[in-house]
Amino acid sequence: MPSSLTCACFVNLMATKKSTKPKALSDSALTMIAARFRALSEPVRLRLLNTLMQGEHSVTQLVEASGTGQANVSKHLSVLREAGMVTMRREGLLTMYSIADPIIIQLCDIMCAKLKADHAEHGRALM
Amino acid sequence: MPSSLTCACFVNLMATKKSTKPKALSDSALTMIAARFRALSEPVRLRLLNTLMQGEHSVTQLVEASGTGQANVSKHLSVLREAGMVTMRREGLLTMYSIADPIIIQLCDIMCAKLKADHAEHGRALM
DNA sequence: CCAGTATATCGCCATATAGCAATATAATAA
DNA sequence: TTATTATATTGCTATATGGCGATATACTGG
Repeated sequence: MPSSLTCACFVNLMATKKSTKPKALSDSALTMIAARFRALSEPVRLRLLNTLMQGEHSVTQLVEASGTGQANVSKHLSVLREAGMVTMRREGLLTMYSIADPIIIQLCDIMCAKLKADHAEHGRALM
Repeated sequence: MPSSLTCACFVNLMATKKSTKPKALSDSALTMIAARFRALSEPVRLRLLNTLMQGEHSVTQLVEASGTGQANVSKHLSVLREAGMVTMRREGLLTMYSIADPIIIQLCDIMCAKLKADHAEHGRALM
């Protein structure tokens, strides 16, 4: 059995010794990783995460911050929850959501920095 | 003008002093970030990136490694190229692709590590 | 119990996209 | 020129998904 996910999956950048050999991942592992990225591939969901970075919020608060309808927010939160990006807890009538793992913030921050770098190198500032 | 993308976009994890305030991002910034993540949200594209981590490959080599047809691989490579994840150069008849920015590898690696961590904490090993 | 608030789910529609076969384009060789 | 190989593009179909309105469910208070 190929134990294809031994921490350094694509390339081990976490290790102190730099760059272990890149690993060939199984199709099922790639499918699961793709699903995680897909959860981050929607502007409304990124807005929800961006709001949750300030701390726990109720669904109603998130609806107000997101600029879309309650049904959509609820669906998007389900997607984020199934992807392990947010957690929820009931508090009376309210359902409070929060970020499940700060690594999510790091992922978004890296992508955002790359976006900015690409724009800076190409032509002008981002906005 | 809100200069909403001043390097620390979601939360500044790059800075030496830890965690600046989370920033509210503009809709257009979120849309662009979402598009980047969407490029990573497909198993075939992750397979292509995973293969390219071993170095430059031609399209034909990538077709063989990917297990799907040439037309799809070409289309997926276009998506990755438009998202700034790969670069290409012509070499005679061949078009050679390579990873544009090692930060992509880091992103995939982080997501892969999170996937493994979630599985470990929940039930069993990943595969 | 009923009423009200908060959230989740359902049904529908429109759009996006992955896969595939066929074709078009590009580069090399004869 | 024609032939061949490598890659890109087009047209099509099927599926997935986001947005919306309506409804269902869950909790609290009277």
